Parts: sequence; C-alpha cells; structure tokens
Amino acid sequence: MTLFVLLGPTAVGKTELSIQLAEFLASPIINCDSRQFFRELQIGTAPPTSKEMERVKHYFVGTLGLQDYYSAAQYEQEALQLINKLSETHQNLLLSGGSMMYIDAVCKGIDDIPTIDAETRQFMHKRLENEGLDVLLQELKIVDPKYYELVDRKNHKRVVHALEIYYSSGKNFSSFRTSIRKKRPFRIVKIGLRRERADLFDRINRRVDQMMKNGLLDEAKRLYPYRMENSLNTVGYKELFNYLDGEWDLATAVERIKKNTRVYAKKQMTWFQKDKEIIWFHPNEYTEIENFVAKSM
RNA sequence: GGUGUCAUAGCUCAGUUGGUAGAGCAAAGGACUGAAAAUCCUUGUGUCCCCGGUUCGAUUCCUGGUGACACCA
Repeated sequence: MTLFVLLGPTAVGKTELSIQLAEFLASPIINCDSRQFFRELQIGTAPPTSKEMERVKHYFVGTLGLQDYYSAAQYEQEALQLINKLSETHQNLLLSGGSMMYIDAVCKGIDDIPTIDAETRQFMHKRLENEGLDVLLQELKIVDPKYYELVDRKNHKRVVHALEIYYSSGKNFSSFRTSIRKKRPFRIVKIGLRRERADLFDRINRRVDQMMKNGLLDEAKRLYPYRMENSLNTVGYKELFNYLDGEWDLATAVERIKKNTRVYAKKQMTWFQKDKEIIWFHPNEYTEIENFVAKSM
C-alpha cells in the first residue's frame, strides 16, 4: 500500500487538486487540515464544498465540536487506524492537508507522552499567571535539566507543558523524548504544492475577501460565545472577535486576517522546506503530478 | 500669481543645538514532539527631494529649483 501525502501552504490550491488526484487514485481523502476537523468552522477554514464531498469521500472533516479536546497524537492514532482499515480494500490512499505537525505525526510518529488532565493544566496555567515564567523555568531546570538546555525558554507553552508532564507522570519530559522515527507498514510519497509568493499572497487576500462576502462575520458572531475555546484561536475568527470586542474596526480586522494567513503560509513553507522527502510541483502542473503519481504507485 | 508649511526606510512619521539616522506598521528569516491556523525567537544603508553656497564636515544652516498641502489674490 502507498500513502500519497498532498501538502502545501494554505490557499495554494490543495483542495481542488486533491479531488482530482483522489479520483485518479480511486481513494478517499484523509483530511489533514487540523482546523477543518471542527464542524462549526464552516467559512473561515475553507473546507471542501458539499459538491466536492459528494464526489469523493472525506475523512476527518467536521468531526469535532468546538469544545472537543484533540491533539496531533490522537490524530496519529486515529489516522493510522483508518489507513490500516482502508488498506484492506485500497492499494493507494490520499492524505491531504497543510497541518505540519499532524502530517509528521502520521508519517514519522511522535513520542508517547502522557496526556495531561484538565486539572493539572488549569493548575499550571494559574501558576504561570501568578508566579511568572521565570519561577517555572527555575523549576524546570531542577526537574529536567536536559530539556531546560534545549527548550525555547521564552516560549511559555513549552515550559509549562514540560512541567505538566513531570507533575502528572512523575517522570520528566526528557525521559519521553526519543526522537525515534516510527516505522510505518506502508510506503509514503509526499507531493508538495507551491507557487510564487506574490501569487500565493494574492490568492490569500482574495480568498479572505471572498470569505467575508460569504458571511464569515456572521459565523464569527454566532461562535462568539465560544471564543475562549482553543478551536477558535484560529486565523479568521480571533481577529473578528477583536472587532466584535470593539478593539479594532472591521477593516483592520480583515487586514489582520490577511496578514496572519500570510504569516501562517510562510510558517508552513519554512517547515516543509526542511523535509527533503517532498517532491514539489506547481498546482497548474496536474499532468506532471499524475504522471509522477502513476510512476510511484 | 503671492505668502506660508512640508519633502527622511515599502507606508505613517520622529530625530540629528551641523559629526551621514530610528520608532510603529508592513516585510524578511528561523524554531517547533500530545492546545500547532497555536506558541516563541531574530532582522532596519535609507541617493535623509535636486543643483549650488557657507563649513574641516551639511540630511541638518543659506540661495535657487522641483513637488505636495494650506491660505491670500
């Protein structure tokens, strides 16, 4: 069995191409855009249209509620289970999306680290607020000197998480970090889509305008009560919440959505560039992609 | 036509009592192991509008020019 992974920055044109490619491969699409998992996020995450969903069966689209907890590790498990099951009837499968960490979770695996219960999380979050990052850093230095040396010490999420692991498991983060690449019982072929930056940024800007026309603001108003949920700490929504809070005017919020989407696209490209397994194509080169896929099957 | 104000980074502007300059935004580069569309780090040389003058030295002062804006005719 071969797993084809179609990836690339947001708005590059993955969705349209993934439909064609899925039909060519006679495969369903295993979605790997982490924000498209959330059922409620309809306009802002540019999920496949209902027409596209009719043409090709999609997994992991609209499967989560706004308040559901989810993680890359959970995705790894569920996606592998699904791939395993589908491989009984399919010779080729297509995974498509741009969530870097989730792609790596499936292709390379991530270490087995205990899940932190909500209570510990809340407790550590409070400690960060009350005692500050420096106190927690000093604690980490004692508890896990190895990770203390490695960690981005200004990034509170990393520091807090390492301590959460220690307090809920009694073992430090370093003892869980193996960095061993997990073996998969199938072949993986990564196809990257990219286009000129000016072109990509232009598509992003236009897509945001289109989302606004499609009623993104109404959607944000509807979801406003849930704005504190992690699922809504998402480009396209968080900026509109600022507008609804009266902090920005609407034009500013829309500009910020565009900018943050561009920044996100850049982050994706930075991450993907390091991955030498990716074979790159321009979205217009569909024939070349199909030829390449045919040779790799 | 006259008078005045302004002309500095992609944009909005600060500043140099004359020793070639810095903020915000935009932009660029990077990190990333169970909240990742998250979170975090790094990066500012630009004919200081143009010609000339004064000066050891001018982006800064002076003459002229060009452009923008305001007011007066």
